Amino acid sequence: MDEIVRINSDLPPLRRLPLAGRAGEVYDGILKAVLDHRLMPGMKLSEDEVGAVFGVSRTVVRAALQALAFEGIAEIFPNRGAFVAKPSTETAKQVFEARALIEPELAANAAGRLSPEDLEGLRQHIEREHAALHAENQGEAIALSGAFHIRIAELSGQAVLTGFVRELISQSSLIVALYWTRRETTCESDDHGALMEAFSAGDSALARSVMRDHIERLRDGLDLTDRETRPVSIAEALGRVMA
Amino acid sequence: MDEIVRINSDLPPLRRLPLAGRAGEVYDGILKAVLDHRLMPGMKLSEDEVGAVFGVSRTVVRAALQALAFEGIAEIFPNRGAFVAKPSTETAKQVFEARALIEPELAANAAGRLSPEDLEGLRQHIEREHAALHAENQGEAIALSGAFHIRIAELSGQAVLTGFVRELISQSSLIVALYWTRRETTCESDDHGALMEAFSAGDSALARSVMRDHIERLRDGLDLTDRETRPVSIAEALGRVMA
DNA sequence: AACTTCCAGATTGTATACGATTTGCCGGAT
DNA sequence: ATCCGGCAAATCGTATACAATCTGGAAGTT
Repeated sequence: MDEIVRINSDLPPLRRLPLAGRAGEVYDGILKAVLDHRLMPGMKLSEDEVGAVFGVSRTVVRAALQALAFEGIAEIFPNRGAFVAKPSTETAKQVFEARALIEPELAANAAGRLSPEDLEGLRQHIEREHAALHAENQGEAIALSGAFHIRIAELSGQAVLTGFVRELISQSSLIVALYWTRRETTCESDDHGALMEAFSAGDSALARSVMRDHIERLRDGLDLTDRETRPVSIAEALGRVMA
Repeated sequence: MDEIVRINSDLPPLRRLPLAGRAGEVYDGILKAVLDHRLMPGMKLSEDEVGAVFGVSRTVVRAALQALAFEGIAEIFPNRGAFVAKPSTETAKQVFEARALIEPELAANAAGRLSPEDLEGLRQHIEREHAALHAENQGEAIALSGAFHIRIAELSGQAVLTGFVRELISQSSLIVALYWTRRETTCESDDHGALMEAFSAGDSALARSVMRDHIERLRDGLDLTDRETRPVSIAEALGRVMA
């Protein structure tokens, strides 16, 4: 309770839009808990309970939950309540397909327009990633890795696509929580470092291909076999039972 | 007042997530008004006023406005209120860049997996587009055109990217309201028909390139010169005055 | 006359109360 | 024992009331 959850303020925000008043704090708190894997996929987010935790009324909680739902972090079922999203393996595949389509393009665009300060900032960011890895701080490492991708998107100057990347990164954290296999724990293989080289050289084509390979490697670290595909609709569920 | 605004129920939904209770109606009503160009960019969406129109309380209106904000249809300024979004020329460019990146890929994916029923549905859709064009029903034509793009995205089977396309299509309607030049009113040049041919042939590569050209043509029908770039931040505005 | 201060109106932010819907249990009927 | 109906608890949906904040103008000062 007295452990203050600190979010490094120099990291790019995961939230796309400003939320009125305290709703932003609730949003950040829940998101942080999800990314830290303290709130696991499928857990119920009762409005009363959340409100009690943050000391706000259900009105505020509902705004925060709606915002989380829009970014795919929570799922809201009318008259049933909100739950931490539990992306299916199919959704997981699609999230990484989307990333593989969008992020290489943004990396290529960024490569041509980075200032020396931008490059230095990215270098320092990678330093912190390495520090977190050596400290075996898994949660921090994942958060920093996501932030790196968002930073690159921001530096591409394409705000619209950057918004999509934010959403995809958040969902990726949920997906990692569900499907990550530690098999190749050193899988990081310094892909981010390789990206830095492309950026330093201002080589757009190289940045694009390095990013594409990187995202494929990330996806290959997941176990996306169809074992637990939940039915997405009542009709589908009934159809399966009847058949 | 007694003019019932009918939304063709067989069109794919523009909304990505279910909204609880009456909030969905408010959302649809406002969105429809925006797409019909009855609510123009920049207009204020007062909570009391909207609530009075739809006969609901501000609680419901706020949920709808927040949802609209998340899809870029409205902008909410804390303690100031909500307004119909007014995308800058820069945002407009980025929206079409995003569409040029995502939609050709989805069209290519769709091309390989369309059933005869899917093809027939698309054909009928194009019929309706032609009918709307001949009836000089500009609003309907634009709505149908957007729905066509969403339908293709849906048929690609990539739900995640389809969500992004929905958002981009809605924003495109705002952009058209702001920047469309009727210069080449027959610009439609049956691009959608050309897409149908690619789909019928199951030619993914062709579908991709036709879609890319189509979106470029759409963008070229806009006047995105920087004439009225509003300052996006107070700092920027002050900087301009001081300089 | 121009500027500043302050107050009234309007509008948003939040809490709370009440109604509607769902869920799960319990008891009775078959 | 199983199944069905119904009641009670919990939870969400909505309205309303009140607090906080912003806006615009009027009054007062220089």
